[in-house]
Amino acid sequence: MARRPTTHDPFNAVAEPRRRQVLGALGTEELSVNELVERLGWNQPMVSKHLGVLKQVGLVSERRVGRQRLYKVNPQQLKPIFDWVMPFERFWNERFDRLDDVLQELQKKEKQNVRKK
Amino acid sequence: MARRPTTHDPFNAVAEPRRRQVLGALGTEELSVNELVERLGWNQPMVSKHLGVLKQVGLVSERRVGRQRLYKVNPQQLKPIFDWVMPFERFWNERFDRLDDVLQELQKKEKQNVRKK
DNA sequence: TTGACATATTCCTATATGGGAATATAATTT
DNA sequence: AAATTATATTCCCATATAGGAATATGTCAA
Repeated sequence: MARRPTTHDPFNAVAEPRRRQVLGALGTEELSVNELVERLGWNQPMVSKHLGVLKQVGLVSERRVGRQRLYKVNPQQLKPIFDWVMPFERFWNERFDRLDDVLQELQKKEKQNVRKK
Repeated sequence: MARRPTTHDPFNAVAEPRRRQVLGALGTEELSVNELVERLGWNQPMVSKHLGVLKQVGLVSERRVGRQRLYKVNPQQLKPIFDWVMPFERFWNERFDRLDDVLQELQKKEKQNVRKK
């Protein structure tokens, strides 16, 4: 086998930096290809190709209006990525570092002891 | 150009499902290669190769003990992924859907009106 | 119908992959 | 030193890129 296609899942689609830029440029707006071309400063085929990949994975939706095609982000397709990476957050977030956990545990036990007395 | 190397950044390293499995299998533990081989049920070279990629991107650290090599996850390297995907969370999380925002805005304005009276 | 505009597609190539199989390296024990 | 254990590396190949350049498709206007 080789590397999985970029269209295989959101993880692979989003591994390409330019594709993340496209999603970022779109944001919550609905933009035409040319508007994206302007904002990103790339040539038109390049934008269209990356949009094509994103569309295949379902990360964007397309709506045809006249000769334009309006694209928008489908954020729920990013949920698998969020769900996978989320559990790791506690390990760099200082609010949840180990010391904190230990201290909270100690405080709990302390309160229990107080009650017993 | 071709696709960026899997060792280019965490996004590309983690695009491979098996690599996510390795990180998941490690979790918060520090495991030897053979322990990973057992837990994952893959052949040893396969585990070593994926660990090699993960090490190059800094997603895991290696510690040599005798003839063993103990690997552990470096969670902070996943932060860029979390930071990129996090802003999108509000769009699939119903607590922050548009209706909610509109209602909150209306409530704010209502309170202001009340004060004016 | 003929342009003009908006977007997609095709052709090309250098480059990197993941997995299998075999083998190499390193550290420990006998 | 030789055998054993733990892990890494090399060689192989089918496959899929991303980008550049050129071109095709589709839609509207005069």
